[in-house]
Amino acid sequence: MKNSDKFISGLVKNFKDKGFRLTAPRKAILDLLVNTNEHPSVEEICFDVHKSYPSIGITTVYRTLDLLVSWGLVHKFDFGEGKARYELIEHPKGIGHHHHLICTSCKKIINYTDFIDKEFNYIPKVETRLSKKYNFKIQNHLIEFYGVCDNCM
Amino acid sequence: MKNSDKFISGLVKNFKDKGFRLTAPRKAILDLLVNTNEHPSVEEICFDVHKSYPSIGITTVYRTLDLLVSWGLVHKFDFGEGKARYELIEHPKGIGHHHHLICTSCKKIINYTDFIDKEFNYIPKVETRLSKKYNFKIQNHLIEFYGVCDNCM
DNA sequence: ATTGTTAATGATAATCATTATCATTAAGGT
DNA sequence: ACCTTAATGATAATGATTATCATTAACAAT
Repeated sequence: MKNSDKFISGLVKNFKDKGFRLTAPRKAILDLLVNTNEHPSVEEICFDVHKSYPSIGITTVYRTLDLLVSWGLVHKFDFGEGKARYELIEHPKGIGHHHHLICTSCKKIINYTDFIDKEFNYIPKVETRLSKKYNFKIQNHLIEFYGVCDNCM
Repeated sequence: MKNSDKFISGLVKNFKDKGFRLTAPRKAILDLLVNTNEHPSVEEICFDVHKSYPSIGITTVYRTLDLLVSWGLVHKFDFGEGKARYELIEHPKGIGHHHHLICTSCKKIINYTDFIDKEFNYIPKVETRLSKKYNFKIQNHLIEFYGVCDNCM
C-alpha cells in the first residue's frame, strides 16, 4: 500500500466516523490534496480536480475544504492575495511542515524548513502549556516572520 | 508630551521622510490606530475616523493602511472573517505584543501575552538566524495556534 | 439488489471586501 | 498667492466567497 493511500484511508475514515457521506467529488479533492506539494487555491483545486472529475462544482470545493479545515486536517492560509490557499496539515510526501518569511513590500514568500534544535523544543513546550491553561486542543500552528526582503531593501 | 503623541510624531516623520504628504485624513487614521486596543477592520476605522473627519472616504483608509503595512508599521491580520484587521506593531499603550489561539470550529480567538522565558528567548534567536541566512530584515512575527476550544470539544 | 430518506451537489444569483478609475481638492515648495 | 502634483473620495468594476434551491446519489433498511 502506498504511503499516500494510507493517508487517503485516514481522511476517508474521518468522513465516515463523523457521519458524512463519502462522495466522488470529496474523494477527488482529497486525492489532489494528498498529491500536491503546493498551497493550492480553490480555483486551482477546482481546475485540477476537473481532470479526474469533470462535473466538479466550485461550491463543493469550498464546502469540502471548510469541513477539512474545521476538523483540523487542512490549514487555510492567507498570503494577502485576496484569496485563500490550502494545505494538508500532515502531509505524506509534501515539503513537510514549514514556516514563512513574508516580504511586506513585494509579498514574496520564503518557505523554511531547516529548524534548529531550539525551534523543535520550543513549540511542543508552548503547546503543552497553552493546551492546559486554556483547555484548548492544539492541532496546528502558524509561524510567520514579516519584513523586507533582499530585493526590496 | 503624552506617550501617544510621541508615537504619532514618529509615524508622521515616516510619511515626511519617505516623501509622502501629511494630510488630514492620514493624521486622523494614525490618531485612531494609536488610540485603540482593538484590531479594527477597515469599516470600523472608517466609521470611527468619520467622527473627527467626516469626509473620510473608505478608499483613503485602504490606501493609508497599505502604506503603513508596507513600511512594517502596521500588521494586517486575517482571522478568517473574510476581511482584514489592522493593528500598530509598536503600540504606545495597547495590550502589547500577543499571540493567538484560534478555534477552527467556532473561530473564537484567544489572545495570550503571558509568555514564558523560553518564548522570549526563542524568537530573537530564530530572527537573527533567519535574517542572516536569507538577508531579510524582520520587522514583525505572527504566531498562531489552531485547534479546538473548550466549547467545541 | 431495490427502495426511500436525506445529505450532497452544482448551476446560478447574491453578497461583500477590495481595487481601479478619474475628476476634484489641497500640501507644500516656490 | 501660485503651481505642481500627490492625495482624495465618489463611483464603478472586480473577484472571492456564500446563499439558494432544484436535482442527484450515498447508504441504511428492507
